[in-house]
Amino acid sequence: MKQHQLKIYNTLSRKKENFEAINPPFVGMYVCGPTVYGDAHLGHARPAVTFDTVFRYLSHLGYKVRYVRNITDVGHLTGDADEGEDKIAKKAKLEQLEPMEVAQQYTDTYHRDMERLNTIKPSIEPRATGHIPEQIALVQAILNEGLAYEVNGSVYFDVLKYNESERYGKLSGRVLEELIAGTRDLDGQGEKRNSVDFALWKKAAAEHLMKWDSPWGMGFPGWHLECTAMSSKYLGKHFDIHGGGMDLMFPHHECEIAQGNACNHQDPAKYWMHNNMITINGQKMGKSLGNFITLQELFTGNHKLLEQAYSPMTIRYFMLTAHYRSTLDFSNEALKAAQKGYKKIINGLRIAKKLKFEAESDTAMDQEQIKQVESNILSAYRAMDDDFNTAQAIGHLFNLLKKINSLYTGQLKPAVFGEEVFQNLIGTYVVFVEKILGLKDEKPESQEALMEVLLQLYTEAKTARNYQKVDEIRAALKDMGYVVKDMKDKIDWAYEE
RNA sequence: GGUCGCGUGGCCGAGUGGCUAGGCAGAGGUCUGCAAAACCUUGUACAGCGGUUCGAAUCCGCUCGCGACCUCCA
Repeated sequence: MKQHQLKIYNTLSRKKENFEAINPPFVGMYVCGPTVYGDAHLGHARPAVTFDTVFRYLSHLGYKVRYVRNITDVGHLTGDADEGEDKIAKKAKLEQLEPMEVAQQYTDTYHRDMERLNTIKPSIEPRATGHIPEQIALVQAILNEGLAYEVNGSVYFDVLKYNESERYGKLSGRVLEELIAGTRDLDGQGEKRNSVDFALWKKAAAEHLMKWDSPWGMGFPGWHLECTAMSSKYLGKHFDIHGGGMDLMFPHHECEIAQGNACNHQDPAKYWMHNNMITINGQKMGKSLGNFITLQELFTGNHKLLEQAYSPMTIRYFMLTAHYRSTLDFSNEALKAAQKGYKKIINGLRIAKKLKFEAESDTAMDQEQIKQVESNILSAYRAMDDDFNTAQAIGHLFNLLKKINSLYTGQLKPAVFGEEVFQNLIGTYVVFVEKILGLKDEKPESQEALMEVLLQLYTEAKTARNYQKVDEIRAALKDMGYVVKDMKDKIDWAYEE
């Protein structure tokens, strides 16, 4: 990590900052996870893939990262504060299930889908319902600071009072006066002293399914509390990175900052990272808009907007070809292009792993080739160092891939690079694809052996000049998505792009 | 309405004061029994109008268009 000056765009300062770990080589990273009341969709995949890549790259640089991502299994309220209904409880009623049954079911499908996207499991994946005592203690602490008040069994955060010493809105750029002016007309704020105050603890109605005992009676934790409780428990009062979707910036993360400052007198995180949204036909994908596509639908192609199925790795690659702070627009055309690009990368991976250096005394080193390779390797790392620019890094990887393919077809001899550069070329490509970008070959291991047998038959038919047979084998393999590659000195296969 | 962001070639998508992004699609070539793959070459670009500058797609201003947040959301 010495030769890398990693830069991270910090939402707090609105600019790229040099990354300096608070307590190197350790890094604490907290990412807002899903509320488990429905199948995971494209929008869940974006932060998962983004921060998986951050996790992977930091680890690659040598940092010891503790990656915490929560599971929200107490539903945030669906409606306005007072009449609000718990999302998970609502789903449970609809499906006639125990709330925890609903949470478990969707936690499982979330895990399944995230695994298919080849995301590494977080170091700790805490659940909100498993941290009720911690959340109650937090409410108590904020009450003790005089920054919250109890009304009728509910506890609210006193934003106006907090704003006397700290600036509420510094993350999202909100100005408190304007927020107050903007919400005045909503009315029905009931127990809250001010419309901008938010719930730390809510009194539960008799029919409410998920509720716990507390010093203020039976109730459930407020919308933003769990993240503060769990991040401070596992990462401390001040940790390195807090991540999540841009839509969580306000009010969720703003409230987390307020809660953290209220009881710990410091900002919870040093760097705030926000991934941008996925759009469909230029519009944000969202549950409330009803235009979301679940990952399962994507993987199976079973959705009216989809012309075909797209594999998990195609989705992952697709997301990595855009910078995480840019919106990424979904379309069949873009995904099909991504599928081809992904397969090209993976074909290159297979090839790279097979290439061996061969010294040749009559082949001179080619300084121009060496320069190109070294420059591309450096650029790929620079791109990652520059706020995790995977899109740009992939561009450089394709340039490296050209060299690898040329080595493979014999158009370039390994000796022109010299052994060191050759190994660096192969090594960098493999490390980037597998370790940093987290892309893998989706076909099973047994495939290699199988293909060897088939290519043996193909070779025999060809030696016998039985071209009818040759064409048959080739056509059959093509139907299964493979192409046979006849070359001067060997026969191999590749995925059809 | 308030706040913020975006507008790049046929499509996607990086870049952001002078140096080829890249992928997909298109064209030409090499290789090949044929084909595919691979490799090489190649075209169309920075919404519009002003300004700053030796030089701007990149900085500033205005106009137009689009989006996000302000309410649960990844």
